[in-house]
This record gives sequence, structure tokens and C-alpha cells, in this order.
Amino acid sequence: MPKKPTRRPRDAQATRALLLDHAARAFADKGFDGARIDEISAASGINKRMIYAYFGDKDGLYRAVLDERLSQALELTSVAGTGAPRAQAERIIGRFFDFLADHPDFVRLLSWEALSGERRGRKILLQRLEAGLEPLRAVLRRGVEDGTFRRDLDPRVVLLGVNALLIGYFNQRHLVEALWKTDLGAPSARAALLQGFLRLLLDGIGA
Amino acid sequence: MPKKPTRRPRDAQATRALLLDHAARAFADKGFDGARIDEISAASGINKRMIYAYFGDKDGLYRAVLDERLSQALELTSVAGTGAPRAQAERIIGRFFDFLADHPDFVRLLSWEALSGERRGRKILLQRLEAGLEPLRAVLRRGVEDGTFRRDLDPRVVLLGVNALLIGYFNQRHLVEALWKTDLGAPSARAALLQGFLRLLLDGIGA
Amino acid sequence: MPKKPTRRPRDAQATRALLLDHAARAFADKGFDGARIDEISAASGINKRMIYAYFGDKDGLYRAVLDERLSQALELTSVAGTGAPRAQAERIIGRFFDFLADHPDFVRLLSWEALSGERRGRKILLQRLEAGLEPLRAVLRRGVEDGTFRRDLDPRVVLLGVNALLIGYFNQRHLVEALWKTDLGAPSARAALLQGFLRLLLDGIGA
Amino acid sequence: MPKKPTRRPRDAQATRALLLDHAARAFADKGFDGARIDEISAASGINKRMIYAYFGDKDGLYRAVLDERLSQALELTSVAGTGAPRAQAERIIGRFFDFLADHPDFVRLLSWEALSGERRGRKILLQRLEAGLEPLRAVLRRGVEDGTFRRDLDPRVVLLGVNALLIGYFNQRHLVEALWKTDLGAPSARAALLQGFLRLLLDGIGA
DNA sequence: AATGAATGAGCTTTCATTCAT
DNA sequence: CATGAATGAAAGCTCATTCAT
Repeated sequence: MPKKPTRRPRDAQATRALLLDHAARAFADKGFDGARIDEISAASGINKRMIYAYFGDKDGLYRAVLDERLSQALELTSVAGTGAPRAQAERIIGRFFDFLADHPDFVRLLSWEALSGERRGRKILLQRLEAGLEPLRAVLRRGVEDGTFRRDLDPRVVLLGVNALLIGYFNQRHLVEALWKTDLGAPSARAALLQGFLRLLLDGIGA
Repeated sequence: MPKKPTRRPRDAQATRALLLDHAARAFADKGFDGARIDEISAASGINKRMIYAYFGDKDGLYRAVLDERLSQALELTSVAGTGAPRAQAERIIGRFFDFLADHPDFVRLLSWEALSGERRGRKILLQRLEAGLEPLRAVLRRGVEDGTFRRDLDPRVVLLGVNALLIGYFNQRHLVEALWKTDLGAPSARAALLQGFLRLLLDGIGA
Repeated sequence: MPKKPTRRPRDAQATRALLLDHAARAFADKGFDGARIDEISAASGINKRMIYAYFGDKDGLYRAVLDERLSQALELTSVAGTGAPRAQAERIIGRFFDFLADHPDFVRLLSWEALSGERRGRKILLQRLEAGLEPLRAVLRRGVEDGTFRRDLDPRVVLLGVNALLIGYFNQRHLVEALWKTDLGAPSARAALLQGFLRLLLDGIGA
Repeated sequence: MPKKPTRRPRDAQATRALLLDHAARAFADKGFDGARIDEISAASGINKRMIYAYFGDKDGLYRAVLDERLSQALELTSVAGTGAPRAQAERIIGRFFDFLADHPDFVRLLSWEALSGERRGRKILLQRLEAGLEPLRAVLRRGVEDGTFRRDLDPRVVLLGVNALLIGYFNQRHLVEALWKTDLGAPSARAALLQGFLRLLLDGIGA
């Protein structure tokens, strides 16, 4: 008789990663308070106990998810580019746009954290996010110096604007699609949208 | 025999309003899952049972809070203005800015709802919000027609931008203040910030 | 049709007392770590939740039990007597003996606490116990002065001895009975035992 | 390929002894229910699995600890002495006193067991303990016969008294020290205390 | 022989909700 | 109307124990 197929990975790294993955999904989906340890455990097929072995408690798991996703984000979005300020700014923002488009969980995670984080003293978030946009800040400064951009431009406001606009959009993407009655996932629509954002951010609305 | 020390509140309406108020604070603070019926009852000094009498259940209370706050918002921000498109756009956005600055609970409520809402089928939100910016849409259209604004301007993108930028900012206001090391509540700083937002939204970053 | 006989006391004081009672039994029986909240709740027929409402947590319940039982003990054993030191000492010790004999749970509670208490910083115990024997201390001092007792008598050692002997005995009563093959609960045996203890404590073993 | 970093301890006996040692400390410290297999394993640096290999389960480990410590105690306290009954009694009790003073873990182990033991059917304890004091019993009997001790002396009560007093004291030693505000570990204080105990046990309190 | 990952049962605690007064 | 005691379901977390390597 074949024994029960007790599938036990016995690979700590893999188990950890699997848990982290399902936890990310759960936290992104329902937030910290809404996510359920039991569900994460069941979904990943890994015993609940392991979560506590690896991450201490629910909060530890949450923190681990946040850290991991955040450093992944910073890594994938970091660009060191050359060229004219305007073109470079477009490239950086475009890169950020693409990353967010491809990582909806990350966007939601970020948004939950922004709302609930203060109470827990985990303000690292926006800081690191803006740090991730440091290259953009440099480009803006350079652009102001060489006259490409407005003299009175406040880079901080621009950074805030980029973050708010892009994250705000991707956060509500499905809702926006419903409102606009378009599928914004298709490559062409996506490109057009990015153009719209860039025009707004870079040129404003004036003629 | 001493009589029962039953203390009757003034009337049902007042009780309801009081509950709604404390519930709003709680939901704004910790979100739907994080808020506690017990805490709302304790904070408002009104018996838990009343919440169920008036609102049915936690979800009903939440919905009531949302409805009440949303209609209040629409009422307070509706502007029917005349004048040049540019000036009028500034006025509308400024009004929205002021409202959000003065109603931080509303901003948070909105954001929580945006994150958790889909599961509960309360998508009314952004819809009504954009409806509230309908005047701005009209102004934009007019401005495009008379050549004040860009030909290829997509009003929807602008509306999204206004919403995202302002709500995104006020949502993280304390964090942004910490990052920038300024108190953005003072009238002058507040006015300057609004100008910065308007410049970005209306003129972009170009020279 | 008669409804289910959901017996709900709805009497906070009674409920509290009932819980305290069953908790005392459980803690006395198995100690803090061995006692089970579920069992206490089931045995008393009161919902688990109430324990947390009244006592906060398991530790709070334990503390409440200890406090209540201890003050009861101090109350019941306090004697203000007159007469010759020797006779008075006998009466005080006899009273203590009787109390312990009649409250086996108290004895065990005390012993568990003595063992596990240090870690929790609840050393109040022996202190209060010796405080309860304060009258005996006074009698000893008086007896030393008037020559009834030894000059070099150390009252503290006697107090310790009384405590240790009596509590030590009642703690192991069943075991002692098995060893000695007698029933020490019967009135006559009990009186004889007390006499034995008094002789040992007061007269020692010498001829 | 690097080899597996398996570190083999010297031998099975040493491993067993090490485990027993740390287990004794843990059980003495927190009792059976309070002790943690994980902690014992971690403290001794020996894999948890070994505990199960050597002792079967937690209960087996506990029993092993108890047996080992108990036989060690009996061995170390056995005295075969000669001389006058009174002097000999003092020597036996003194020996017991010294042993308990030097083995605080043993004292606590004994006390935990006395409390929780019945349920587990390990009553051997006090039996063996009194057996250990068999020599004292013989001396007492001899003393009664030759008129050194009281006619009506009940040796069993004395044995109980010696046990209760000494174990009761060493069990609460730190607490007693705090109450009396003395360090009872210093040789002189220790000797004085023993004298006090002996006087109480042998001479009582009378003048 | 030895390791460390994995497990299931069961523990304490919390929560929205209801009932008796 | 109003109260606060009471409840069941389920949450987070812990433990002794076993399995695969």
C-alpha cells in the first residue's frame, strides 16, 4: 500500500518563501486586520505553526512581507539613466508605472500600510518609496538648472504628485475601468494612459 | 426602594448622531476590520444594544457612516461658478482642497473604503466623488473649446489626477510633514502648498 | 412549547463568585499551568467570555482567587485572646490547624503559589501569612518576657516552624494517612494529631 | 561539495546526563506543566529528538529526573552513626539540613512532585524520603527506651516535623531571607539557623 | 546517532451579537 | 427605550511530538 502523500517540502527557504507569497496576497487583499492566519496557512498548504516558527507572530509575518516586497520594488525600479532631463524623467516615471501595473499586490500592500501604519510606527514606507524616486529628484534638479524645467519647481511636490497619481490610479484601476468603460490592461490602452499621465505631470493642462 | 437609575438621553435623533460620529472616528482611524463595536459604544457612552437597534449590525453602521459623510461632502463642495476657465478651475480645486484639509476623517474613510470596498459591493464611492467634480469636468471641456487648455486634454485623466493628488496628499499629510520637516497646517504653508499643486496640475513642470 | 432552559444567572456578583469558586478548585488541583480556562468555564456552566470580562485574563483570575482566599483565611484565623502564654499559643495554633484542616484547597493554593510565585513577583504570600500569625508572635514575646518560654527563643523560627509543619502536613495529608495507615479525618484522631504537633512545637522531644 | 556539519557528542551517556541535568533545572524551576521540552533542548544544546529517543516522552524524562535525583539524595544522606541518641539525632538532622541547603533543585523538585504527584501515581516519594530518615527513627526509638526522650514521643510526628520544617524552609529560603532581612547562606548564619531548628525540634519552646 | 522541519490538537483570548430585565 | 450580562464562533498562538534526511 502506498502511504499517504504527506507532501512536506522540508526546505526551509522554500517554505518561507511560499508562506511569504500567500501572506502577501492575503494582506494585499484584505489588509492586516482582515487577513487570517488560518487562511494563509491553508492556502499555502503549510502548517500554521511554521508561520510562528519563521516570523514570530502575525505582525512579524506582515513586516516580513512588507520588507521583502519593498526591497524587491526598489531593486526593480532603480534606473541610472542618461540623456536629456525631460526624456529621462519620462523614462523613470514610465518604469515606475510599469512596475506598479505589473505588481498590483504591491500597490495595495502599500496603501493598506499607509492607512494603518501610523499606529504601528512603521513609517519607513513613504520614506523608502521617495528614496526609490531619488533618481527622479536628481533629474528634476538638473532640469531646473539647465532651464528645461520651471525655475520655481518644487521637486518634492512633483515626487508627491507622481506617487499619488500612479499609486492612486493603480489602486482603483478596476473601478476606473468600470467608470471609463475601457480595458486599460491592453498594451495600447496602457501606453496611451501613461502618455496621458506624463502629459499631465510634465505639461499640465495649459495650451 | 430606590428607583432604577435609568438615564434617558434627550432623543433618538441625538443618540443616532452621536453614535454615527464616534463610529466615523473609529472607522476612519482603524478601518472596518480594525474598529470595535465595544469601543464605539464605550466612547460614545451609548449602550451597545442601541447600535444594533439603529443600524442592524456592524456593516449597517459602517454604511450609514459612509452615506452620511459622503452626502455631507457633496453638499459642501458643490460650486456653481462663472468666470474664465482657468480661474474657475483653480477655484473648484481650491475648494476641494479646503474641504479635504478640514475633514481628515473623511479622507481616511474614503481610502479605507477604496481598499476594502469591492468585496462589499459599495462601489458608489468614486462614482459619487467624480460626480462631485462634475463642475470641474464642465470647466475643462469649456476651456478646451475656447483654447485655454490643450486640445488633446483628457478631462478624465485630469479628474483622476486631482482626486489622486489631493486625497493621496491628505491621506499621508502627517508623514509628508515629517518628511519635509514643515508644519503644513499653518495658513501660509497651506496656501503655498495649494499653489504648488495647482501649478503642477495646471502648468506641469515645463519652463 | 417550552423554550430551552437557558439558565442565565444575570447576577454579576453570583456569576463572579461561582467562577471564583471553580477557579479556586482548578488552581488548587492542578496549579496555574495545569488549570484550564475551558474546564473552569465548563465546570461552572458559565461562558468562557465572562472570565475575561470579570478578570481580564488567566493571570487576573488566578490573582483574584488568591486574594479572595487569602483574605478569607486571615479573617477566619484572627484571634485576640487572653490568658497564659502557653495556653494562648496552643489556642492560636489550634485555630490555624483547624482552618487548614477545613480548607484543603487553600493549603494547596498556597503551596503552588509558593513554588511558582517567585517568577511572577507575587511574594505577598508568606508575608501576609506570617502577618496572620502576628498574634502568635506577640504571645511568644510575652512568654519569653515572663519566663514561660526559653530566653534564647527566636520567634521567627517558631513562626516558620508552625507554618512549615502545619502546611507541610496538610499538603501531604492523604499521603501521610497512607503511610501511617490511619484515617486522620476522624475527630479523635485529629485531636490526637494536633496534640502531637503541639507537644513537638512547644516541648520538643526531650524527656 | 561541503560535508554535512554533523557534530557528534562524545557519547550517549554524556548526552543523557546533560539532558537530565537541564531537565532537572527546568522541572525544578517551573514544574512539570511549566517546563518546556524546547527550552530543555535548547539549553542543553541537544536536539529535541534525543529526548524522545532516550526518555520516550516528557513524562518519561520527568520520571528519570526524579529517580536519579532521589537515589542520589538517599545515597548522600545515609548515615550510620553511633553515640548518644541526642547527639546522633542532631548529626542526622544536620546532615539532612546540609544536603537540602546544597541541593535547592532537589527541594523544589520534591515540592512540585508532592503537589502534582498524586494524579500521576508517583507516590513513592515521601515513602522513600522517610525511608531515608529510617536511621533517625531508630535513634528516636532508642532514645525513648533509654529515657533520653519523652515517653509519649511519636517518632512519626517527629519525622514528619523534620521533613516539613526543613523542606518548608529551604523551599522558601529566598523569601524568608527577604522577610528576615538576613543572608542565610553565609556559614555562620547557616550554622545558627540549624541550631535554632534543632532547639525547636529537640527542646521545643519551653524554658 | 543526530538534526531541524513539520504537524495536529488544544490552549488562551477576542469579537460581534443577543437576551433578560 | 435602555441596560449590561451572556453567548458561540472563531481568532491568534503554543505545545509535545514525529518524520525525512
